[in-house]
Amino acid sequence: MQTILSDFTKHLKAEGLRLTKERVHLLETICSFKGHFIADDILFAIKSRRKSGSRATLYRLLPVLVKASLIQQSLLYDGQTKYEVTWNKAHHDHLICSSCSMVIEFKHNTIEILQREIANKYGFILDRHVMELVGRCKDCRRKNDVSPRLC
Amino acid sequence: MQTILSDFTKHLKAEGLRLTKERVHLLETICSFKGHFIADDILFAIKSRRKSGSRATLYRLLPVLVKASLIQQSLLYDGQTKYEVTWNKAHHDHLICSSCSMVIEFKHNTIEILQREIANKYGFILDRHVMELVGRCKDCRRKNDVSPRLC
DNA sequence: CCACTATTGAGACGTAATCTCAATAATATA
DNA sequence: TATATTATTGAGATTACGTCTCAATAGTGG
Ligand SMILES: [Zn+2]
Ligand SMILES: [Zn+2]
Ligand SMILES: [Zn+2]
Ligand SMILES: [Zn+2]
Repeated sequence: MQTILSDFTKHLKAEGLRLTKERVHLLETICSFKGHFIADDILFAIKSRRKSGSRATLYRLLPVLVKASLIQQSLLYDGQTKYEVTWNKAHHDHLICSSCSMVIEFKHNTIEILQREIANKYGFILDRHVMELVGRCKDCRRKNDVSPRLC
Repeated sequence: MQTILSDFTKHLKAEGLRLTKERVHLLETICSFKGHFIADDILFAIKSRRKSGSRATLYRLLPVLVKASLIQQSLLYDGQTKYEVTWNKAHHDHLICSSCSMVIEFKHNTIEILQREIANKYGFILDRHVMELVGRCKDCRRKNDVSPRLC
């Protein structure tokens, strides 16, 4: 049976890296999050749990997990480095409300295909892509429409 | 006749901001760049030209220029904040080689339309989007294919 | 020209991320 | 198992990038 830990272990072996308890603690903490998170969320959580794992170790681990395709960077639109777990999860892109920060995950096969076509047209092999749609959701638009009347 | 400076002046007026020589120097420096640039490129160039304009003034100006649609943030995929001039330039997205950092600008109307459709479907009004395709170009693939033989 | 107010810039500050290096722990080998 | 080898850890220093402070300066409108 495949678990994120077994895949992680496999990846470490393949890369000549060691399976340490700090790395396991950090990965477990990361897996405890529901959606998107920042590095500091992990640091804070690992301290709460009184598990070993430091800032240096975390920042060394993050690119390893990305390379292993267990996590990825997401929501780059506002300059903050956010992550999400991608292990065993289908690819998706994001629609974000710039006012209330609500995030909607969506999948659009046609766009995925067109993106690959564009890459091919220019002689590229596509490895990944960032697609983030930024706008205002219905609720936030309503609120903004109202506020002028209040002033 | 419309120039970037006249549009800039207009925007400042509209926002109740003043046209200062530092802002003009910084904008001129920004316009001297061909493609994508980072804040430090501007700072370095303005020092070389021995024009007035400081770090604080630059970082205060950048969001103003973004709001005026004279520049925009681009190439977020690697975490660095890069800008490009958008004044008098059609919208485009980016295809990037992760190996040699070559950037190709492309325009794909169908995707633009589909993106708006997705936003509408979820009740959003789309303000902007980030779409960056990351892969490896033909040349870099060739180089990588060869290197194992050299070792 | 004056009065008013926005702007500037040197440097302090904040925050995210990386680096250093001695101590420690994981692994391979005997 | 014991030992040698080498990767890893973590506290704290350091860097990179960006923001803030505030006294001096400079636009602006009247
Ligand atoms: Zn996608
Ligand atoms: Zn997501
Ligand atoms: Zn586009
Ligand atoms: Zn561009």
